[in-house]
Amino acid sequence: MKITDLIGTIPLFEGLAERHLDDLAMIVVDQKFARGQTIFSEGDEGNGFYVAASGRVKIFKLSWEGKEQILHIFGPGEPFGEVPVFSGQNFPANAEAMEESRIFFFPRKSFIDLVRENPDLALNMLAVLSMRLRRFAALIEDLSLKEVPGRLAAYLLYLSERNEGAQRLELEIAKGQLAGLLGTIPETLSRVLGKMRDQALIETEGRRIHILDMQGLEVLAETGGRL
Amino acid sequence: MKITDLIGTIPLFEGLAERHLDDLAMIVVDQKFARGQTIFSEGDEGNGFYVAASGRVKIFKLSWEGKEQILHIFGPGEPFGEVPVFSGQNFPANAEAMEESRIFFFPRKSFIDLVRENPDLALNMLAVLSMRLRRFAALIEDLSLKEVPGRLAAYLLYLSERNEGAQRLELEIAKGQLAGLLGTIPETLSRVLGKMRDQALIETEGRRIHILDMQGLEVLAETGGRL
DNA sequence: CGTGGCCTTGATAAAGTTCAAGAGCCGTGG
DNA sequence: CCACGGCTCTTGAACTTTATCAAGGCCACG
Repeated sequence: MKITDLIGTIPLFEGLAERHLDDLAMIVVDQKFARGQTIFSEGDEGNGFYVAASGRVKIFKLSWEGKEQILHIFGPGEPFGEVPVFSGQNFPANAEAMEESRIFFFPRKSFIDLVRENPDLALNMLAVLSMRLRRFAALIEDLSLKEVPGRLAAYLLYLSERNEGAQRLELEIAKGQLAGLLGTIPETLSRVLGKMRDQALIETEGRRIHILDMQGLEVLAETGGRL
Repeated sequence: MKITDLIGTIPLFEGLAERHLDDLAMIVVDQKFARGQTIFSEGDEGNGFYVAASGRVKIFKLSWEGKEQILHIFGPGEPFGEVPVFSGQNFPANAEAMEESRIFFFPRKSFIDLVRENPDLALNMLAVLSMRLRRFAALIEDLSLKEVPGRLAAYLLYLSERNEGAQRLELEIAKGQLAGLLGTIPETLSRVLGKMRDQALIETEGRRIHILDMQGLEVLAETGGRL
């Protein structure tokens, strides 16, 4: 598949004229990253942004002691690392490939020129950033206002929703990573899953999770959740 | 002062041509809110966004039990409530005037038209949203990776920085509100301030805080902070 | 002078983390 | 084919941090 065609399938670039897609294809840098490889680190100078073409990327913050809080997990078609492009300054977090990934890099300057000429691209990008703010607001709410069971319940419901309300789910990430996403540690996550099992909210079998009591989970997620 | 001139002083609209400022003046709605009055609530339909002209506004999330997590406090010149304009959907949080405030409201549709014609405005808005993402990332880091003393230390250093490194600070918000901003409750904040006092990091006198040991606070903020 | 808002302090309880140990699983290489 | 080492995950016990509940102090304002 030619690179122009690939770029055309990226939602961010939806509605762009052919010639603009060609412009993008001209400036793009096509990169490969191995599992565990760093794409950028907090504090690095950000002179461009990225779009995942294949694979998965996690964006995360690290504490002094090494605990990690995952901010996002991005898959194919999703842009990341845009903040420094528009705010100046450096990357506010770290990015690492979770598996073998192909990543497109778009240099800042040419991209800004493109945005300048192209209102649709600007609006698309505004929509992307707005969605991201919305998600962050939800994450802040979870971290500050809910306890771990509530966050986990919310996450499971989110997964279920993404699968047309399926009750049989398969985690696409390791439990340790999920802990980092929920703002806790693997031990706590394990215990909370155990309690949910005790209360017949779910059944678990490795990465497979079977939701037994959707309503119960909803109550947990809404109330922030004591088990 | 005429409304066009006021609008011209808003950083978001910096660099706009005279005629575009006039366009804005045409579509703006000038509103007044009393202390404690709701500007919008989470879930409301967002068919426009706001800029504070005077006064102060807090953006916050509420938990089921009524605990509040403040996401932002905005003062004169700062825009808020833009997320629904670009992402569609509703407001992700609540907004309330903290004091008598004059607020400009810009209806969505005409504003989008303006963005479409005006790349500089688009880039300004992208910069605003990017800065906001950066701040959210920092808040998430604080909530998840630091303990209350670390967050408080970071906040005090931030205040100091905003005052050219001054060691004598005055909180511009009530301590109860500060607790909401730091993701804790007034009792805990009070105790942490007490401990910092015990350790000669600060002196307090009502809303006045005198930093005695800047370095000590920096260590606290970096390490996430056990006192 | 009393009332209400805001802040502080103490005792208690809950939630989460830490530390330590061990179970299960998987791919590699003998 | 099996044993080994390296992961990830689970479980338990002690400990830390923070929230909750309750009471009292301080201050401004009517």
